Amino acid sequence: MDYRDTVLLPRTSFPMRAELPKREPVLLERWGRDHLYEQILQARSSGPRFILHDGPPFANGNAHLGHALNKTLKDLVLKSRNMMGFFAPYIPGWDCHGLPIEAKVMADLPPEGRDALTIRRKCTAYALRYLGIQREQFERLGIFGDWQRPYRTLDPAYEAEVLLLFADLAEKGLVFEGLRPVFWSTGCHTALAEAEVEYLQRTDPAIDIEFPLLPESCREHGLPEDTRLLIWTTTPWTLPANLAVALHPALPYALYAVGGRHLLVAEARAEVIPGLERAPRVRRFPRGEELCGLRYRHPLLPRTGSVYAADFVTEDSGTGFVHIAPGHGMEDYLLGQEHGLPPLSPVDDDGRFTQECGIPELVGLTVWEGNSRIIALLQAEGLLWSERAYLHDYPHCWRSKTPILFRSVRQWFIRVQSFQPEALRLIDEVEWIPSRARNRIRGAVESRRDWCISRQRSWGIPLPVFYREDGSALLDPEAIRKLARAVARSGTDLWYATDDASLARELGLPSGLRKGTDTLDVWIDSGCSHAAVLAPRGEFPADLYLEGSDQHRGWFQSSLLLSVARSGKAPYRTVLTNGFVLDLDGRKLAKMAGARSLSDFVALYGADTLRLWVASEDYRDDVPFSQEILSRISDTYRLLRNAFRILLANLHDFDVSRHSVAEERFPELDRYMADRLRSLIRTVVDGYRRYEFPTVYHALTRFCSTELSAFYIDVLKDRLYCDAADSTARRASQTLLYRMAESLFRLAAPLIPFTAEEAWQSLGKSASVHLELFPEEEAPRDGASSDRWARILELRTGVNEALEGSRQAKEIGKSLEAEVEIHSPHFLPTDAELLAEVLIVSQVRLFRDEPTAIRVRRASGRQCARCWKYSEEVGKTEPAHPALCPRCTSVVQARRNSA
RNA sequence: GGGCCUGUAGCUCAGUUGGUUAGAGCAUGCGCUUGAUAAGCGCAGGGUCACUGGUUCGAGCCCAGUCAGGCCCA
Repeated sequence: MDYRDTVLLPRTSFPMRAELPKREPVLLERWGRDHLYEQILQARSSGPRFILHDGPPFANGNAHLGHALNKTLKDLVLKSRNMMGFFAPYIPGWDCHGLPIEAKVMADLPPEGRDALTIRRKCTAYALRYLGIQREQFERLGIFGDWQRPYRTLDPAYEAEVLLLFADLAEKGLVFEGLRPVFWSTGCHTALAEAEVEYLQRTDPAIDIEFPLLPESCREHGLPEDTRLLIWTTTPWTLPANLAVALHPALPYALYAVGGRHLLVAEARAEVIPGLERAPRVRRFPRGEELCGLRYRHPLLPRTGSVYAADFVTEDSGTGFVHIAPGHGMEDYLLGQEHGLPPLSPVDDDGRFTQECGIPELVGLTVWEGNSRIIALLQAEGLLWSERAYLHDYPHCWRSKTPILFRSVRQWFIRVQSFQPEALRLIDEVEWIPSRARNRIRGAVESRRDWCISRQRSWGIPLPVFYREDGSALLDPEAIRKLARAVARSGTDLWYATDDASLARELGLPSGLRKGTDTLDVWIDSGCSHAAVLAPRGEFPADLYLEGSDQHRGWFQSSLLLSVARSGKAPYRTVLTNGFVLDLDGRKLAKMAGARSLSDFVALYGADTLRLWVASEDYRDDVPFSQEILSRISDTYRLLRNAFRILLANLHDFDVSRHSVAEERFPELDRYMADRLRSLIRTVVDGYRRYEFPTVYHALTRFCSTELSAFYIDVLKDRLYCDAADSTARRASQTLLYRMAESLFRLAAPLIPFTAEEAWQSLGKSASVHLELFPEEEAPRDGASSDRWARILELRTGVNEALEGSRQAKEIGKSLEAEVEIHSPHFLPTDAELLAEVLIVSQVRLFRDEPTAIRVRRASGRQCARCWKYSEEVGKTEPAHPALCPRCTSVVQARRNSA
């Protein structure tokens, strides 16, 4: 007789195969239709606030894995905070102005159509187009937020706030115009900020040059009249702008006789300078300061210069003498300021020499062409000591990839030094996670010089300055505020669309002014987001900023500096950083070349898989990504899904309201497992609280695989399938399984929002799982039982080993074919039934003695045709069921009676 | 070149104030099951804790250096 129909097998419509790429969009649509995000906020409106302020990505290009990492982390934080009861809104933002976009637009624009308003119109369209693309890609990840009303740095209201903040800085005298070296991009025709520069390898000529000293200067210092300074440079093109030479005052220098003349170099360098290794040392100068004041003749130009002391000279490279061109380097500039030297910079916007360079044959050449010409000239003068190719990291424009020139031009700056101490103090009041981030930001702020904020571009917020006829600048805070009010209504196009006279009149300024044409550095735009987004919403300062570690020098810093400059407050309480996405070899994923688009991975694996990847990684360090990793994550996803599924499947005939059993009436096993669940809840919620998502991930997977699937469910099968449907033990187990499902689905909801929702609905819930709170954290109820269960589980491991031995010896197949004999001081004869159940064997014979031993033999008696356990009692209860054990006999009979 | 970091099984992560044979999940191999079945269960193999030296009775943990990698800076 076949008893299969009398067994209560698991049943569910929750499919084993996820088909996430198909299923997720359906859920997204439903969430959108139900306005789930708004519902969530409403449900939490009376809860404590948790404000995570979104750092705006550039509205440029497709979303990539780096975005996915950062945005998903933010969503993990917000979803989990929400489920802890916080009111945690998410206003996504986009950085819309700036060179990256303008450069793209310019490439497609004919030269004749390049007026500012046209460029800006095209840029607006471009930014909005990519904003739309990225928005779709982010939303697809299951990230909840106000996607219909994001903040955009090109919104008039946003631009107005930036101008208002700028007006405050101007009023405080923190904004000034100066002529000083800046990073100049010849490719993009603009000055750049530090953050817009990237270092690439490049080969330049490294040359040693002889600077002849003036004979009278030699005599004054008691040097031979044929003495020359040896200087080293990798930028020969800066020589026409040379105005001085620097040495280190405390380093030893020496004079060497070589080739019928004398050379001065740092003593430590003499042995490594080619051709000087064996030159006889004529005289030693223990401290370089003795040589200060020496005067030399410029190697190419009819002028002289002096030797000065400078601490930045090192003996690690070069000759110990550094050629100083105040117009072409920051350190050079500062030294020049000290000694009254002007920032001579005879190079134009294209990087070509101007008349000012004083060497007619160079004029019109680019500096790179100039390099070889200058070397040839030096050679002709007999002043070139050596030349070789030199490979080094050199700053490049991040957009045009052209090498940067340090060049002096009139630019606008923010006087960072004025509020730097305050910024450093506030850094200590902010919580930085991981803590090393504090060092990073402190280093960035400490080394920060004046902030060059003017850009010679059109796509941005105009730098609101006017120039008088004599060329002097007018920066009027009140006029800027008036401008801001107008901009709030019609946007910054106003600045470009209005002629000088009308604009000045409208702003209450005198006539005869000419408006400036520069725009503000985009780091000002994004750095003002606390003023433009947080403050108007009453959310300043934010609880959390969460960005990639490169933002220490970027947004974390620009936001801090602007907030401190204006209000003396840090814009954030806590800053969390994530690392970069690396490939399997630990190398960075090429952003422009190799990185496949995020959408490809989503289309292949689904958002939940990708999110699980994010959660599994220790994001504080760099985060590895590879096909294998994603494949392992898919395995884990399936594990979780199957665990969810078996929970649901074993609840097919369970009605919480009718069948629940109070925990006090639970069998011992289930009381133990209830505590295990409580322990899981505490671990997971605490992990979320501390932003430690790998802990959450591992705790959930470990629970589902080891405790649930391999242990509890496996043990429960006999009870769930074979006991009477309404038996207390069975209903108790189902009560706990239901509680586990309710808990697990909620705990997993931030990680895998789609799957958790699907499972939640399958559990019979009508509202979204994302409207729920996390299960409550509770202490374990039965501490005493944990020792006992540790022993039981230890015993189980031993028994499994023994069973495996018998299996290999072909004595048994499944464990129910076994009888286990246990010798142990830890168990009583009354434990035999519990142990048989937990060990999933047919019989247990207990001997309370030592030494501890386990023996396995084939179970005695016959196998019950229904529950597959072996027993001497099979067939002895009821003649009508000769193949059944007593338990199954009664269950089957009861079924027949009720049917 | 400088600053801040990272380097534990094939993959992702744990490893408490330095203290017994270094753990987990997944993957792999071999079995079992066929009443979670494109699933489930069991067992097993797999690590000179990047490398080298040092401190210590004892180091994955402390120190120094080397190598590799990342971010930032020059």
